[in-house]
Amino acid sequence: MNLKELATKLGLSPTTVSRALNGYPEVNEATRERVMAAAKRHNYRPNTRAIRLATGRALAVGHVIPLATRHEIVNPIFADFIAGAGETYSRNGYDMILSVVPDEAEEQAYRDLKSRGSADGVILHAPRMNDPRIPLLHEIGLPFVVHGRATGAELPYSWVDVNNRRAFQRATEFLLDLGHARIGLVNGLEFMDFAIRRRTGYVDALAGRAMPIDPALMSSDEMTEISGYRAASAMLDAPAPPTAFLVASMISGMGVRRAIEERGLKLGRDISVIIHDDDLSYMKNGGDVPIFTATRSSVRDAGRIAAEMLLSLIAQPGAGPEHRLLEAELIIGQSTGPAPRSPAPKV
Amino acid sequence: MNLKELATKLGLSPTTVSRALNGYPEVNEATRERVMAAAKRHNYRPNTRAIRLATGRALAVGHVIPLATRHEIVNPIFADFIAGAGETYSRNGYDMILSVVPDEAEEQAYRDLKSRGSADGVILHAPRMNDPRIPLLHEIGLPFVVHGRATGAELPYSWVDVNNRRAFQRATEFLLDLGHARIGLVNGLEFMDFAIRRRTGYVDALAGRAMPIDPALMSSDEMTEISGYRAASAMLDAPAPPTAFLVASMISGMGVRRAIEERGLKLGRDISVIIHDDDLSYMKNGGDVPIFTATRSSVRDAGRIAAEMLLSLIAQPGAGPEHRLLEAELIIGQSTGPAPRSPAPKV
DNA sequence: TTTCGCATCCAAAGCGGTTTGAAATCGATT
DNA sequence: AATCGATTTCAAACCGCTTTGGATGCGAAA
Repeated sequence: MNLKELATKLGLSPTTVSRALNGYPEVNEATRERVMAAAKRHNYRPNTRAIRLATGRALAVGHVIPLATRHEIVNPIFADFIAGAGETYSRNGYDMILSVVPDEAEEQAYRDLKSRGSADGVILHAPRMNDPRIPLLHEIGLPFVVHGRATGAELPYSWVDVNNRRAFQRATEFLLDLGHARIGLVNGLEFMDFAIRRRTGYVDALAGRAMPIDPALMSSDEMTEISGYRAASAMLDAPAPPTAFLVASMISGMGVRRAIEERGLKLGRDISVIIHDDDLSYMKNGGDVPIFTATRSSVRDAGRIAAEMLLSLIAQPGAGPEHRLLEAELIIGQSTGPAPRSPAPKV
Repeated sequence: MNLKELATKLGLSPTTVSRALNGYPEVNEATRERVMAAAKRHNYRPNTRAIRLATGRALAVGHVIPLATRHEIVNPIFADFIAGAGETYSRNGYDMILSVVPDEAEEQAYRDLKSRGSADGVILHAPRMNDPRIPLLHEIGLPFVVHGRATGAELPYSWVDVNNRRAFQRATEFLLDLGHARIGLVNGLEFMDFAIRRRTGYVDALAGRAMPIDPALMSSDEMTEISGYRAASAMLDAPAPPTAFLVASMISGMGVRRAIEERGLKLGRDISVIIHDDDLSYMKNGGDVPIFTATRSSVRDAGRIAAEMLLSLIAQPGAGPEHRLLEAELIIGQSTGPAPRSPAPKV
């Protein structure tokens, strides 16, 4: 059942039917109702392909996911972000298209999205410092919203981000207040912007209290269980081990905990841990009392917000860039406690 | 730059240019080369919207993700599957469209995908017993491939699945061989088909050795860290605790481990654990020696295979359903060992 | 020389909607 | 009765590609 058939059946022109369905004013209310009723009765759905061609809009938003060497992005955090964004898209009649491409094809993927007309805009994931994709998207002329920020970018752009610096600064200060003097940082990859900001927060907090900053207590790697385990193990086995850890994610946190417990130490008593908690649905940080003390900010919400921002950007191409800085909550859980009197026992 | 402009520039008709670019035989080789060269030079990309309308194909594959109450599906396993499938799609010039919809809108989502013409086929995720979506998709006439199987489905369908029954049977037998007599099952939700099969494998193995089957040792819940923790905690605190666990996923496995270590027990010595390992990229089960003994099968590969199957199904609509049963490897790691002489000490 | 078949190329008709420009209707105004 | 403006409807062009059904030109066969 298409527009033309429906129009014939109603004894109307396609023009009028189209207008009736799309709420244009120049159609008699009685006619409109007749059309609406017939459309419903015959279960008419306009063909998206035709709409897209006729209007020149894609009615779709793209997410490009580079793969291969750098698979960092296909992670659980990304999945939750997508879930949040996807919700917003389907509520607004937009499709979400995911482009999973090899690393080196990322630029071409964005160009194709534009030139082949399959997306009206994109969300930029995992921004790095001086991210080249920002000038690229400007050049291409594809509206976009960045999830995170890209320090060093000269051109203006819209973004949604968590205040990573402040979150980690607060977390560090919280540990310092508990008397911890040696705090290990188990960070994400530090070419990622958010990781840089987190380290800044950590460093700032230490500097603010005139505490020494020890490179041996700062590690940076992918946010996997294994990486967390390795980083924590190395620091715990070093001559002057930390009494607390600041960890980039729930997942690396699991690895850190494994390293701690494997050494016969008790979490929250011998060693304190604060993680950043993206509030992932299948990886909830505890029920009544959270497992981990954490800086929490829902990445799914961030997805929703970024999607809304992008849709409004697409609707009003003239509008200037928007920004949204989300603050993380500091959630107190079971994994932190006062610093032990003597350094944690070595095994 | 569109077809018509390119044709004018070349002094050819759009027909010929189109044919030249699409490899049709009725065009002079010299002309074809001239066209190809011009296309490249002017950086011509055919407009996908127009192709879709003209050919009646969507050049896209849909994945419907029900949300809300049942958020089980937006999980890390799903993310890796998507990554695998997405790779295949973009290699073949297909788009992947993700439809994140409220639970109750799932049926409509499939209908819309078809009637509005936005997808040529879909992948069906997380099949349940007698899954109603299988007859639905048959009725709609949308080609599909199921990731997993749906016991009880009467209509034929294509699927890609892991031999879950055999994997869990082997794992159980492995534990029995080590002398474990009480093995706890920490399963996924048992309205999901894969979870049913896994339980069957577990039960079959016990029955095969004439071992008692104790309902107190069988739990079923979402595959989250918390659920794993709770299930294992409950069993460990019961009067006759298990000496080994069989666990549905890496993530629940982390929770199980937490429960074990929290009780001062040592993994692989006091309590043995085997998990099912989907070989997730950011949750690798160890380096040289895996953390967990596991039944391993890459869900990303499954995604690739399912996508290929679907694309060939779309290409040859006549072809009968295809099936692909993947076998899981049994990987020996550090989490299993002989059953302790006496039951594990209670705390 | 005419005819035929083949290799090339093209005009035009879709695909299923939207949108422009104009026509038809009708009550109100002159 | 003629004019006017507002309301309502429609025919046709258009979006950018594919594809059908010819044209055209040319060498080989008759």
